[in-house]
Amino acid sequence: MAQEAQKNNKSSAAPITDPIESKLAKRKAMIDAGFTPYPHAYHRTHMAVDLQETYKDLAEGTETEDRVSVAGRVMAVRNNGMFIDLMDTSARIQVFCHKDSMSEDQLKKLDFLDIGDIIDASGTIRRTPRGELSVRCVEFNILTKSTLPLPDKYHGLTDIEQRYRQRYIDLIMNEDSKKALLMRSKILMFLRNYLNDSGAVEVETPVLQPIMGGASAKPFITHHNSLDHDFYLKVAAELYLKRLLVGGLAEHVYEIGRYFRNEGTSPKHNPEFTMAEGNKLYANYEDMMHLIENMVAATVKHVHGSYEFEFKGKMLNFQTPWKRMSMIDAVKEYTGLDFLSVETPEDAYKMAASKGVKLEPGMNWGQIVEEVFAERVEAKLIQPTHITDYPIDISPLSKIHQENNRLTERFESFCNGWEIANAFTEVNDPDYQYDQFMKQVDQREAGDEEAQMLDADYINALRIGLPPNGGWGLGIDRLCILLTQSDSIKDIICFPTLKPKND
RNA sequence: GACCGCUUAGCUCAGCCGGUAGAGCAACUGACUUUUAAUCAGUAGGUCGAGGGUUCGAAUCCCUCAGCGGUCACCA
Repeated sequence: MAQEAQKNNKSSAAPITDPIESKLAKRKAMIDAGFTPYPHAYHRTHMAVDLQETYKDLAEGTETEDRVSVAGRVMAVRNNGMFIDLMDTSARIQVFCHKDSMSEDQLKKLDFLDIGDIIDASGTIRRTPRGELSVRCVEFNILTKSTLPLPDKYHGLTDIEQRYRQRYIDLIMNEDSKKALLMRSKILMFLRNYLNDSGAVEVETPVLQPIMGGASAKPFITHHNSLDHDFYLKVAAELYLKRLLVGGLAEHVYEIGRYFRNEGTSPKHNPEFTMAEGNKLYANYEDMMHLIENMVAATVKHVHGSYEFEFKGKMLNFQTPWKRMSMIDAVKEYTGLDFLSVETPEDAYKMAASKGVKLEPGMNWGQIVEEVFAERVEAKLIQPTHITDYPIDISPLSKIHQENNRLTERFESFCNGWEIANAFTEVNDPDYQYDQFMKQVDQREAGDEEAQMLDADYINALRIGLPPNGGWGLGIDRLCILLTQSDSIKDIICFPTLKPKND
């Protein structure tokens, strides 16, 4: 009957050879034979990985009476449907459809089957003489009819654009994509557990912020209609986290969230990205160095079973304590220039120019030091390293350094030449903070789109009294790139930002 | 944003000095109750990213546009 339906369907024209037409015809034939291509009922008693584990010692050619049901996607069909490779979320298992084990009706249903369909299959466990663990199928059902073809079963999907645009196909075809994204989940869970176990409290701060604050960055701007006001998508959570410390919500608050910066993309930049940020009472940047390195090292150990692993041919060792170097010393070491020996921007400019570092006009001393650091040092910091004591000019939220009033108690952690963390002893003097904001406002008015804005309510919160505290931020995406051996941030974001195609 | 590169069948890829489109997988028909990238025989499938130009003739050369990738700039 089903075959008649199929014949009728194509009797009017030439044989259907288009893959999509063929699948649609099979779906129709199914319906005509009284089946639904998307039934409600299904059974599944076992995951493939559990069966592979349970029966790993089952000898070749052994039949059992053990009855199981599996379910998943058909990835390959061999020998007229006698051998079906089924893939569930855990693993693959072969389904053996032998005519001696199946009824006529069941065998006929094989005609409706395509690669890509979701099926369940019930039967007994055996290991074939060739060594493949299989379910000797008694009954199977198509649970979801697939009506678009899958990529080449051997080569998978290699077109990088299509892998990102159609991640669902990428995940079906490419085990590595799946592994990387699952690893990301594992990393996030570990970090949350680590922080929660240490007594930190996870909070959520607004994504829609009336004032851009907490970081120097170009924001996305959106509009709320009924409030008739523009909002900035969060570039940082910091100022809100510290408000919570003013309120005494907890000793240590943190957020793992999505941040938005309207800047260029690259293998390590996506317009929306994930950071962990936290603020801890009565901690300073020294404590933050311990927190960052212990947390990251524990994550590395959790994932790789060791503090050391190879990334793109380089061994990275996260064993604590990490190397520390002040920014001034780091610049001195790699360029021979001592920027503490010059006071004015003009002299700093001349010093940087003497080594051929390209600078924008109008930069202040701190910006020049940072530029020299970024251009000459950063890429060389392969092993995890804390670069400490950032210039005051580029650190408006960091408390002034106790030994040098041109510097602050701030550090950033680098690995593989990338910044992965940023932390400091937080400013809690409202007047000092106000002055720092106003310097940012001046820079903003001079055309620096990334300079920060005055957040008057935040100053108000500081006047109520912010206890001494340390703040930290950790770039989750970069950590994931490193831990998954990925080439690009897009590989560890399920749906990376792409320009829509207009065709 | 700038420069360089890529774009050919549903997927993976060939296609030389410009001469009119090829293979494997997937699909279809058939053979084999055998396999594991199953095999064998056959069939069908393409506005060569889009638009324009040069030419007797363009997938191929030139221009514009689009998407993606890489590098740089900005940044985490």
